[in-house]
Amino acid sequence: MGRLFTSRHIFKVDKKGRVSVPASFRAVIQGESGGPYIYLRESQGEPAIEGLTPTYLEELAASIEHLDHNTDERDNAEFDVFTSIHEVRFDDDGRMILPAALRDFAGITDTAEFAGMGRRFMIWNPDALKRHTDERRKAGKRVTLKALPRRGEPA
Amino acid sequence: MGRLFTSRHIFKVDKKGRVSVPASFRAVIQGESGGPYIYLRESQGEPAIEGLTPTYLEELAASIEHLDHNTDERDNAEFDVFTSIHEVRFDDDGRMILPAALRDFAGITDTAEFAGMGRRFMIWNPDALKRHTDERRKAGKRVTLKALPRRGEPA
DNA sequence: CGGGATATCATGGGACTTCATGGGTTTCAA
DNA sequence: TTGAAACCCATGAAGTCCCATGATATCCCG
Repeated sequence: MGRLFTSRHIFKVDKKGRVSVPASFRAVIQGESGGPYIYLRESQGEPAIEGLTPTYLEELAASIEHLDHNTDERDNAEFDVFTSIHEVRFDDDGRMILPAALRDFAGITDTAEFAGMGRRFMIWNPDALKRHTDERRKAGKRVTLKALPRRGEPA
Repeated sequence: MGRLFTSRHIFKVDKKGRVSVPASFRAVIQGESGGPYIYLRESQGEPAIEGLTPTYLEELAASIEHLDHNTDERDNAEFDVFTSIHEVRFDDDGRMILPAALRDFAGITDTAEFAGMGRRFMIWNPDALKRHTDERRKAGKRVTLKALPRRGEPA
């Protein structure tokens, strides 16, 4: 299985607050970190939940380590990154419980849509995600990526 | 076997949604990345499905990795690229199932035509591909390619 | 060089497994 | 002790695996 979170998946949130984590996402998480753990937090820019693997969070932590101690920059970074994180575990059926605070933040009630973003993913209220997608499309936002030099060629 | 996707191949889509991946395409995919995985997404310009190899996707991912974290540019790139991608696997008989959303997008029902595009390929409704080809021909579109220095020659 | 044996390929269908989802029961800490 | 979280089981739908067939292409040997 791939190592990246891809595609969009809509799932039910049951009355206990459980959601199935997409099987392909589970495979990525298990593959890269071994355990059934996910880190969740409020997305900075969007009304959505951001999902991180343990490995990805460690990388964030590592890049904070490069900031000098006793600076506002470092304090802010640590505060922003770590205080908002919820550690969540999915069970043998592949389901996790969405923390109520995050569900409220994202406006999720009885359905949730997972959106793969490569090494991260987001969890949205499906209507909000549709609105977001439509707006992006209407604004004509489109990313152009630089071609990379192929192996063996000069940059 | 070659390393590039070439030619056009028409195949049946059965009632389970399965299609055979052209054997020559399978050889390219297996040869370059080892696993039986294909990444599919809506083509940006045409009503067709675009097919990428794991390696090709990794190159896209790598060029995104070079963008700074927590920037709009990066978030947008991740969103555009990864949310639209479906990871698909072909079985020992060489068949994959086309995600319903992509089949609808491309207007594919019971037959699909694979069109090799070098390092990528497209999957079309055969009639739509014919129309597209005719239009291109009528418009007299033609590509001019820059000559590259041959191996061993000065640039 | 020809023609028969052999391998590969696309395609169909049935059996089996995985997945998402609902509901019940146990566990445990506040 | 009571409510939330963890665990367990059941079910239908979808996906995967396995085997069979006919067609085409490839191989091989006389």
